[in-house]
Amino acid sequence: MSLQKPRGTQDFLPQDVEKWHYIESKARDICRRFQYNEIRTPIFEHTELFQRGVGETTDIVEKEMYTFLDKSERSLTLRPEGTAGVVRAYVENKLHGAVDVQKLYYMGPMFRYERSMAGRYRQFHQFGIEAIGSADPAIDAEVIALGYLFYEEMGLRNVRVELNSVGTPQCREQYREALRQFFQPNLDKLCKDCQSRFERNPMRILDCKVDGEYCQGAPSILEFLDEESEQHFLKVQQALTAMGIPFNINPGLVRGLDYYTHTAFEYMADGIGSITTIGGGGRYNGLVGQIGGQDKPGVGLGLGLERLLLIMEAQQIGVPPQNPIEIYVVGLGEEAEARATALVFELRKAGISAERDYLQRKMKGQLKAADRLEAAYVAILGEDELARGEIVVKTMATGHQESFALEQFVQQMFVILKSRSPQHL
RNA sequence: GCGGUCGUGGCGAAGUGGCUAACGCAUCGGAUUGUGGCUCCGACAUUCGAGGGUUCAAUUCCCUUCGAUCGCCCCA
Repeated sequence: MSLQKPRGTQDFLPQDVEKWHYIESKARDICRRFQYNEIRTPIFEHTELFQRGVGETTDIVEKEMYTFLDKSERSLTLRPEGTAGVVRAYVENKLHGAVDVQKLYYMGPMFRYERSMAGRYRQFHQFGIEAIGSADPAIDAEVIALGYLFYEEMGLRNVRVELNSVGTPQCREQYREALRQFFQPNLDKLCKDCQSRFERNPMRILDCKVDGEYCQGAPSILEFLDEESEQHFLKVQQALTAMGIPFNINPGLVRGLDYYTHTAFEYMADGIGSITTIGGGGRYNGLVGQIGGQDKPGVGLGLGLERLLLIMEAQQIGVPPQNPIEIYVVGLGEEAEARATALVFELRKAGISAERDYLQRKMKGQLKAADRLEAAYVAILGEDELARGEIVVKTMATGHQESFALEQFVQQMFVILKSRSPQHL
């Protein structure tokens, strides 16, 4: 095969898209209840937006961006995450002028040039929310709660919330320095990776699976929080507790984007190789100012939908069928088939999902197809029925069948289908 | 970016330096002239990811390349 999809991309076939529709409708519904409204921003932005927003020294900006020049030599980049674009749109469209906190959500593809593996793609999809305009810890908790409830309503089991505060940039700098001092004496005993983390991002050493023993007694970020950060963190915890959202304080939690302040959190789930993080987020006071607006505090989250799908599969969580066939019309013989074409169209006009055979199969084959496609009813139209001005309707689940007058068929099917429980409609 | 494993029909999966490339599922046809799910019978890969090389002969050996997957790194 000479033409293949680019590495790290996926084709979503109809049975996959069915799952996507389901997830998306659940996401939209939860946003409706939490009063978040959808925003759609461009798939590509000026490269500078991400450099400034996500941070020059992050892995994302340093080596994972899909950056290209357009025909006018502008440097553009396919968005690697959702927040920067939303914040840019917030600033550019002066949404700060609105009466209330802006509560926004988005869903769509993101792009990062990385080695692909299970649950990690170069084009992947996120559902995210952003609340801009309030520094109230209650809204941090609301954001965390929305994500938690979303996973819960999707049927996921054993989702954990890991929570941390990374304080202000000043707290963090002091903390990094303290960590370097702590690890300095054992620096040559740390694993190769951690030695490189030492300069770049000493907070990550705490995550290391190899050097656990050297982390004993390491200072915690929480000791370096200033009074205000500490209060904020406490109130987030209180709000979560009040809502009954379980969480686990993890002082080692560090996120991969530079813009986080105070609250940082991740959702974790088991069962997909080495990947356990399925979503995360945090507060980003200062980002709006950095993008060029009047400074406004914000908080948000991003959930990886491929990873959600992976966990759903691992936990065998099914998706209700999205487009079942209500009536399959079997036409036998030339005249009946011509009539079947018209009947199917009439049914469809009446709002019924109807299908027929297009492969010239015999009766048996058509019924088999109807069975496989899980049609609720089959309508059989042959020479005999045609001569009598009738059509036979068979209920597939029971095998029961009866004759209807051809003239009243569509009307009667409409009534029958309407009287059934909504899940079959 | 580094290291390991892998790539055979729609799907799953055996296999061998040479004779028609097992088998299972699915599909199609028949047994059952117009009635699905069960059973039985039959059909279904000039071809083994792509390109090149070695050879009388390659799906099998070698090289390159593309892709998948696992671990590291990092993350969603």
